[in-house]
Amino acid sequence: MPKVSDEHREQRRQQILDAAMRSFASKGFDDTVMSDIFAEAGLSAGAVYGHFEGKQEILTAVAEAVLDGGRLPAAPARQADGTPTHPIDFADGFATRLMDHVGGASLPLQIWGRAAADPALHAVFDAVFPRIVDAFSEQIAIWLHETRGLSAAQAGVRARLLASVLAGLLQGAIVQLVFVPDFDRTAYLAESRPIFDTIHE
Amino acid sequence: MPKVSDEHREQRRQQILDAAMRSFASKGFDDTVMSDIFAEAGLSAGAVYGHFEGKQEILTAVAEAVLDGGRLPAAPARQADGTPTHPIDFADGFATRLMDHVGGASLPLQIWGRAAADPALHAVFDAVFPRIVDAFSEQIAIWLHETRGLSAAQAGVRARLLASVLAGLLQGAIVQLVFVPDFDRTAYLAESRPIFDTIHE
DNA sequence: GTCTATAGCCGGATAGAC
DNA sequence: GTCTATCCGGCTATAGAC
Repeated sequence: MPKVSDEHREQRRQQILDAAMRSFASKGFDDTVMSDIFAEAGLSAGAVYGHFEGKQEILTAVAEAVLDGGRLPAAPARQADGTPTHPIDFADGFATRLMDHVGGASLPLQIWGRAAADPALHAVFDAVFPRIVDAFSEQIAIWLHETRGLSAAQAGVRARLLASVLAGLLQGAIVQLVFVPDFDRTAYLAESRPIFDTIHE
Repeated sequence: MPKVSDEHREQRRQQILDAAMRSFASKGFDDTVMSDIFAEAGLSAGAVYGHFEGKQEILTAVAEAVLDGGRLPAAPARQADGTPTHPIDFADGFATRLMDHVGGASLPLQIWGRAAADPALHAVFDAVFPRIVDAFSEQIAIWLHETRGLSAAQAGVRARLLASVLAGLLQGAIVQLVFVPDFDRTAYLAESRPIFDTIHE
């Protein structure tokens, strides 16, 4: 098993994807021409085409890297004192890690837009998004159960709905991060807390 | 002043924009080629280029039509009994009209994505979005003042923040409308009501 | 103003040497 | 595996007749 060779191959692939990500983020996908990627990666046409079939495959791979919940924290998350992390904080942390990973909010937004009319990207979204919502849902259920006194069953049902809202809040934040220069994510999320904090029983 | 001629000219422009909107919505902007628009509009190349400089200008005009808050209800809106419409209902009505107007959520999402890396579209967004947020903010301020008892000054400050959150909720709903087949906008918005309904003083 | 036909370019992908 | 040089297809935009 040629382990070193495979590692190098993987590194080269990553080098190309990183270059493509930077170019897509700054110029957009279809204003990025292959030679932009060659230049950004410091490689030639032949080298790139040795690792990817073409531009579309590069985009698909970038979309997987961008949308991937790989950095998704495993729910349930707890604080130092053992109480479950508040769902808003859980989501906020996820957003922070995601945006650090992909260099801001622009790329996710661009990919959503293309995915709306591109079946290959749509499939990537479909594969990734449910995992994010499930993680949110699980965290919310535990938080509702342990801090708000809901039964496990009640908490589970309610958590599904709330997870969609929480994801939506984050999606809205991403849109506004791209377009509103002085957008304040912390204040935005703080105003949303009553969605969770006023639940009781 | 050749009024009839201008009217016909305007109609033809609209005919081209409608054709482009349909094609963009189903195939996406850059998989739409000019001949798609010719065919969809039932016109020839020459006819279209007599009304628009090129593809980019058509996209910009479509973006204006799609993002335009022209169908924005004038705030403050009131119900039959004179009480201000709840901000959530106000926003829900806006979303309904917008999506009727542009044939769903796909086109807004695609345009946001392109606008993230296209200065011309970014400018269109910047021109339109503040008007939407301002209308939300005004409606929220009046609702807070009249139904929750806040002073006009308190309500005004709080409303700005809440308007951003309300817009974000709608943006998240648009994302999920495109990607989640059985997304339930009504339930989603219903869960968000505590953001407003628990405010007091 | 609108049509048909076409020009001209540009970008994605490949061929073949190393 | 990677490079350079090049091809080919397809797209936008225009020319010129009506």
